[in-house]
Amino acid sequence: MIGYHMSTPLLSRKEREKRAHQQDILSAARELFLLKGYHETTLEEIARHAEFGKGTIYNYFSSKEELFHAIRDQLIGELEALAHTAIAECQGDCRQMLHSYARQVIRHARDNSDLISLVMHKVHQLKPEECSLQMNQFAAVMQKIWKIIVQPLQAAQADRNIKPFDPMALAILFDGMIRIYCFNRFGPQRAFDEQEIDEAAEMIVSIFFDGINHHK
Amino acid sequence: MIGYHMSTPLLSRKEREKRAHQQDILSAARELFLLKGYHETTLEEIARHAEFGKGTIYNYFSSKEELFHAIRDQLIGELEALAHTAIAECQGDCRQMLHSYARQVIRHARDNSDLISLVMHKVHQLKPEECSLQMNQFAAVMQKIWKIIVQPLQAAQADRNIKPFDPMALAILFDGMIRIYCFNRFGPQRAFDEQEIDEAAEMIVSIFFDGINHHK
Amino acid sequence: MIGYHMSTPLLSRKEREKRAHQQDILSAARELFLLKGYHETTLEEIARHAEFGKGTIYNYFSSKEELFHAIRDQLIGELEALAHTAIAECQGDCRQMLHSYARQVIRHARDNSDLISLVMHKVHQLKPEECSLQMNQFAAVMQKIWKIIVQPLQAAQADRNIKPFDPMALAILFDGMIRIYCFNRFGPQRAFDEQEIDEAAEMIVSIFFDGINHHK
Amino acid sequence: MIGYHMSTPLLSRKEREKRAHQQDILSAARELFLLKGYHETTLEEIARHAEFGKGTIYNYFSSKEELFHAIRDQLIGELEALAHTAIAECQGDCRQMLHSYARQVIRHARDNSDLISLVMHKVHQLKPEECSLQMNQFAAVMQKIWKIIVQPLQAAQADRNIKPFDPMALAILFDGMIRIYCFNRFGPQRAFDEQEIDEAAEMIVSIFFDGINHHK
DNA sequence: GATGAATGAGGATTCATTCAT
DNA sequence: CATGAATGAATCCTCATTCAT
Repeated sequence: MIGYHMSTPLLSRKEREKRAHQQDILSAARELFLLKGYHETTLEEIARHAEFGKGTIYNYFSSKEELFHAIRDQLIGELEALAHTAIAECQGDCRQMLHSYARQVIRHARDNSDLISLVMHKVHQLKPEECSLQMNQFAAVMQKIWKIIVQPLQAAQADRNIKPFDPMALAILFDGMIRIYCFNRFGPQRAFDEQEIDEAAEMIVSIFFDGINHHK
Repeated sequence: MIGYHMSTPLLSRKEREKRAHQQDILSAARELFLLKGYHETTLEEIARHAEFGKGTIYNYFSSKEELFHAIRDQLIGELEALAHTAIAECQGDCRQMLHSYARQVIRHARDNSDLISLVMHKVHQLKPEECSLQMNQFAAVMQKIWKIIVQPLQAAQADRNIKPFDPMALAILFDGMIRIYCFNRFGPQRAFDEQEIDEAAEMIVSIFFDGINHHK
Repeated sequence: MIGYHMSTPLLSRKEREKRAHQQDILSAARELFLLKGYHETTLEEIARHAEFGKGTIYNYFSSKEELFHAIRDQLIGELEALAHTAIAECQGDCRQMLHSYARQVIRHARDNSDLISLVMHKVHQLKPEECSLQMNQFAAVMQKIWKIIVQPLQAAQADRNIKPFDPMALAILFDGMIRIYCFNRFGPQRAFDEQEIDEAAEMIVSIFFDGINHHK
Repeated sequence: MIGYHMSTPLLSRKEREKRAHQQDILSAARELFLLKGYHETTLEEIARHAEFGKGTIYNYFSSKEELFHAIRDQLIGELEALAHTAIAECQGDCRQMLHSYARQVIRHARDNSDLISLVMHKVHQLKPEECSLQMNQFAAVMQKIWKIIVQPLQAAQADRNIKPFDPMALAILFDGMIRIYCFNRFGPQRAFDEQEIDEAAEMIVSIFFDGINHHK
């Protein structure tokens, strides 16, 4: 009965299957949303791609919009976790932490068309009355992430190691450099290897900390 | 009578009115597209907002998509012109040119929700088979702009005033800092004044050139 | 002032111009209706083809439908006149008259895509409530023509020269042979010369009077 | 258990229902198209008449045009089958075969407004660039039918029983007599019984073979 | 739970007709 | 009279959602 114990489910088989199916649907939808955008992706396509019937989707998500939200939240969760890992697990100083963060973000962007694409598509979930909130919603999403990378920056400022710019602004700028760079430099289709990732991260960190000027 | 001739309309009244109406439609659509996105904006709304009948739109643009393209091209034209002006009319060195550029971009972003919104919407013009091209298309649009700001950077590198990073990468990073900052820091609804613009531009330029490290 | 008398108008110049313009519009519309059908032809196209503005059409015809009716009536008038001429001006017997008629109809069909096309398009002028009348309307149109060619047939029957079938049925059958033959045999694009016309007419008449059987 | 197997449905219940619904839609559309014409019939009406929702139509036919084509093809198939049956199953000579054919065509015309109506509507499926092909398309459709009735005529000519006119021309003329006669004589609304059908067929055949002349 | 046929609200587009110039 | 820009009713078609099996 070892096998039994090894697979002892915290959840019943039924429950595990349900989770697995839900994840299949999420993955299929995520792929299509990131590839084609929210409106261009039909539930028909998602269902086919997830190898389920159209109606089955509705056993797991009450609407296309909720499915979108679930994907968005999943993606945000990944980004948060990624930021947390990069910062928390790095033993070095602020610069090393941000270097670690940059690498992780670039790698994630390569595999997921990244947040910028999400942003692009997100905007289309909005009902008219929500329009004025769209950017605030997005900002709220990003705040969580920036709050993580703002910590080493604040610590470094406390130690007078870096200049006293608004640390949140610095977080945004550093994050923005990475994301826009990924989006434009690499492109979504082009695969790029670990070395390229490291070089890009190194360049961004170098500029962010030292600038492009020569200093004696 | 030179003055008379100079003010002689090159276009007939009819022609001028036609242009004016076309611009009215463009402006109405631009406003709504930037506010609500492509799909959330109906032609009905555009027509109402432009104070025309639905059918009239089609006397000026053969489809909703073409209308979108016209807006995109107009916006791109503005961005190019803006970059050109900022760089060409600035008498100073590379740093001053980029400062000038940053200010212009931020100001334009304030008034237009800027390029990031454009990007968001642009993605929706794509037919499925074009999906794989979307980023390349976007990159092509941005190339034009980056090629303008890459010039002072190359000149400065030639003079050995700045470090020998790939100048196109530098252009992307600098531009990205500005755009992401605008998009997230100010938000689309919040108005911000000239002083704030200048401070933001100054900060970005300062970081880009000198980094956030203290240098003796 | 001979010139004056020679051109003495029954109608004023204004009136003559009006008629001329009306005829230009009729001809343009007729060409397009016969070529493309009623619904496929837009007023825009008619106007362009007639080299008038769209609004001008409405100075001559109160609606697209009325324009269609005018064309139909004109065409019917031609067909009636043609039948009348062929029968009345022919000095011969019934067979010669019908031969003459066949030749005229074929020639007219060659130049006008003929009545069958008219029929095709006519059907589309109908409002729903008129639907049940459509064929009767068509029949009414044709009655006039058949009444002309029925005369020599009746005369021949009175003289016991031909068999006593219902003369109206004979008229329909003879007319139908000609029209369907033109429509299918020659096709609308193919030009065919006088000799072909005569051969076809001869064959039809021969069959109609003598049948395809050999008779001793 | 042969009987059992023989009645085993080749298609599942689902599949059979789907076919039935498709046929329901075809029938509803056919009725309306023949009654009112292609353009005058809206999809809304077809759906209502077929007792389905508007969208359901599109689960069976990808467009209104495709639905029209399906009806046209169905009708053509019937006409071909009808010709084939009339000729092949008739044991008699050429004259008897054509008599049989005439009866079948008249009966079918009574129930379907027949081919002439089809022709009327067919013309409207055409895109402008196809216009010049319209008659050729129609001719192509009819060729198939004429090729069937041309056979007994050729056989009779080989036996020197009938005159050596171009047999295809004869087929067209005979067919044309029937169709135009039906269209004009009976009208689409008027029901006519078997006796009338037989009399009409007899008259047409009589004229076609013997002509209207008296022969000693 | 899984399915996919049925649904109909919603939106882009066309085009006959009007009317100010 | 001639014009063609403006109009909006009418129509095809899409697709998220429901529900009977």
